[in-house]
Amino acid sequence: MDCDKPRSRCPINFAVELFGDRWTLLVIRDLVLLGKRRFTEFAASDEKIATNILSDRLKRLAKRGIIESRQDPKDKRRVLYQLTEVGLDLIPPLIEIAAFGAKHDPDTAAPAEFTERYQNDREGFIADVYRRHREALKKIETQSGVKKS
Amino acid sequence: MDCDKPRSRCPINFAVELFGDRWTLLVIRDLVLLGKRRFTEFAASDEKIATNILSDRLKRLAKRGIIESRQDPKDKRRVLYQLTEVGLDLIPPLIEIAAFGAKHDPDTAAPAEFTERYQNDREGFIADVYRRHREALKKIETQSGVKKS
DNA sequence: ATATTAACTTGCATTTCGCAAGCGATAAAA
DNA sequence: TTTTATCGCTTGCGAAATGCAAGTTAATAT
Repeated sequence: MDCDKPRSRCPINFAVELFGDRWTLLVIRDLVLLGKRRFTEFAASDEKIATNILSDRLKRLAKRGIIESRQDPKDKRRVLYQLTEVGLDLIPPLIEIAAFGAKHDPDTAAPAEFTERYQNDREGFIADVYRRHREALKKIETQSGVKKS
Repeated sequence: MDCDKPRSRCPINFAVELFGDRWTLLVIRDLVLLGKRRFTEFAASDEKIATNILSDRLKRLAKRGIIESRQDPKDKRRVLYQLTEVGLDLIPPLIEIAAFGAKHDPDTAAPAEFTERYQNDREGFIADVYRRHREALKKIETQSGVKKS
């Protein structure tokens, strides 16, 4: 999707070259807000990403250190994906983006509780999302026999 | 770049269908953070957008109510672009995205003052960016002979 | 042993992108 | 007033990305 040499050193361009396409941010969403971890879960999202594109995006995100993957110890066919520490820093932008969409799409499917929580307690809301993922991360790291692919 | 029927009503998908490409967010950046107003100014940015793509993105953003355009009263060749009230709501996501890029690009060109201001006084910083654009908006609306195209 | 599931690849048609060139209207220079 | 330059585009076309369907391999369920 993009070449290796950045077009500029602008921080916004850096982000655009990371998730400036029609799918990457939806994968991040699935990880952060919908708790998805597996290929077929991402593929089953409403937007219906093609499996070749999904495969490509997961590879790109892994190569750039946003996510990492490992084999599911309970089913060796399965691969589990999760955000890295760097990937967790996409949470604040993601929440702001969601808030924009929820505010301006007249037919948004965003739950009212999301909008409310964002408006009344943005900091706490973001902190909660972080916390949830950080705990999932720890739980996994302390498991035995986990190998990153 | 995208069709008229949304793939889903997810608020993040709404945003992706608005600026999920390699250029749109850079145009917004130019408007919000670099104070650009004209076609040739956007075209002169570091990333070197092609003029046909720029033309397309400006039309799309206008059609979706993010920006509006008018003729420059001082030079009839020129077209001036600016954010609408809806477009102003892209400022918080944009700042968070910039903060992510500034934090994770080891060779970022983001000025230290930006990162500092963001870390020490995010709210005030964002409020300033808003204020600046709101004033520019008012100044223009009170001018005579301004026609939206 | 057989069928099913998971995570991908592969092939190929369609769409979008990106570069270069051109164009009509306006404005500046000679 | 003729010429030249600028502005905001549009057009043509090759290259790259996307999207759909089908196939593949390894592991698990029946």
